[in-house]
Amino acid sequence: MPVAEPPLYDLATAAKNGGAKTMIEAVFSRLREDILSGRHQPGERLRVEQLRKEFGVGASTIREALSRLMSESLVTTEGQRGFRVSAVSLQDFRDIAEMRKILETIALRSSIEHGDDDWEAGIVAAYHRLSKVEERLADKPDDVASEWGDLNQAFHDALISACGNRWLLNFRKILHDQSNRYLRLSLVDTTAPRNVHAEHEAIFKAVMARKPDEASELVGTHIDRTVGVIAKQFEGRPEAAE
Amino acid sequence: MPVAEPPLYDLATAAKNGGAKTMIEAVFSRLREDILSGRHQPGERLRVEQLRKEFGVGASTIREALSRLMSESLVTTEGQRGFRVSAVSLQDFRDIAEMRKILETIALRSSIEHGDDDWEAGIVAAYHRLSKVEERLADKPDDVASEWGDLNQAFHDALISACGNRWLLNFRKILHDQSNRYLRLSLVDTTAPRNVHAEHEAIFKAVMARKPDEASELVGTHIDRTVGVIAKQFEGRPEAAE
DNA sequence: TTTTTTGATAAAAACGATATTTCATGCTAT
DNA sequence: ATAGCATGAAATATCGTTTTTATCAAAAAA
Repeated sequence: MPVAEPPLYDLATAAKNGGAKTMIEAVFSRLREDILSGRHQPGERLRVEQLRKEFGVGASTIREALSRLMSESLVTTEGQRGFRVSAVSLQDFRDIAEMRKILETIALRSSIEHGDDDWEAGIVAAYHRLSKVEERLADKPDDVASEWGDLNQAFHDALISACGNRWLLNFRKILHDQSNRYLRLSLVDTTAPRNVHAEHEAIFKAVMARKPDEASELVGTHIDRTVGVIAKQFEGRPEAAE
Repeated sequence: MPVAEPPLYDLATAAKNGGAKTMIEAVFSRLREDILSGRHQPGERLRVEQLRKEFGVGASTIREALSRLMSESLVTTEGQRGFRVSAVSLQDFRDIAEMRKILETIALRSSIEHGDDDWEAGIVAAYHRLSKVEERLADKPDDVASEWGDLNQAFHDALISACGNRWLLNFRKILHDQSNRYLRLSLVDTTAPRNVHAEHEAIFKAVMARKPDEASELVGTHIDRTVGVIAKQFEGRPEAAE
């Protein structure tokens, strides 16, 4: 009996560690991260046969994982032409940012209106953790960058966690991830701006003071700022192909 | 050579007629319609083996079609426990309606702002067709109900067709289909209210006069009305299970 | 040259079979 | 009587192969 080709890494154990119950979910998560991180470039073809060997799983497992990634518009497919990573464009990012402003604002207003003591406590805790890391950020930027990313996300999640509308939260999450993909593709150092902590502090105070207009305004400008950064990246790069 | 089990209907030819390029797309479309129409009840298990025989295709084809239906939240899955039709609840419908009001309003405002002559022409045409059918609707309701549904959708699509934000349009479409599922499940006769034509006329006029506030208000109340209808349906039916 | 046709190759889609897991049923021990 | 365990049937998830389709390049025709 010939020995099977060794897969590039052990997906089965990685799956259990990641909390995935099935191989499909494990492949899904892994591919998702690879696309969001830019390891798979926009527009790149995702060949089932190739991925099959890479992960050491069957073809239909790969296909099903790719199909599920279509939910978040991270993967597209057309007729008999296989799968590709979703393309990017400046216009697309503008649309994403526009939608984010709308949804993030509404979610925040809803949370401010309905949030209870637990909600406030969660924000305080998340803000505290984030602040601690941001203190260290000035000294050793590369060291805590990854940690900052997680805590930053946790803070923003905490802000809107009292919004009960699941559809709103779902759409917001999709857009948030998409936006992050653009930032990571553009190698934007999201921690670079000096005023990042000041912004968080301002948002934090406005929310705790239950001032919806002020908080919305701050979040809106926060999102607007990213558009300018990405727009610069796209200048001088007319089109991207496979 | 034994003759294969005859499938319940010829999917391959139905696929080509429906414009589907692959079996997966054909199964996808068919299942989608079956769920939206209520032929598959909320919460119902969708057994792969059963569907496989019904459609006369392979198991992975079914699985992939089901996976893609997760994009629109029409199907859910939970590790090793198969697929089921998404459950329904009054709260879910309220969330959907709330989101629809927001997105529909924004899309309409954007269209009114950016719409050109072609956009106006499209609305006029769609409105005209819809009006013609609504005249006949009073006499022979059952006869033209299906046609009215299509034209009604076409009219509302035309209204927002000048909104360039693809994400907005995508989310709106998902919510619109979800909303329709609730209405169809509740056996609501969407053509019943006498004032349906009057509403459309009012929206039409407000849009053509480029009055965004007025048009948004009208669309908002149009959506609000459905919530009342669905809420009645849910009263007296505590929970639904498999 | 430019356009068509043809053939070869690579990839995607679809299938059928196998291995695992879940769930329900009935049995046993306390 | 009931909680817990064992057992088997049903259904899921997964795999490797077969069939179909698209792509590309070279040859033939215009």
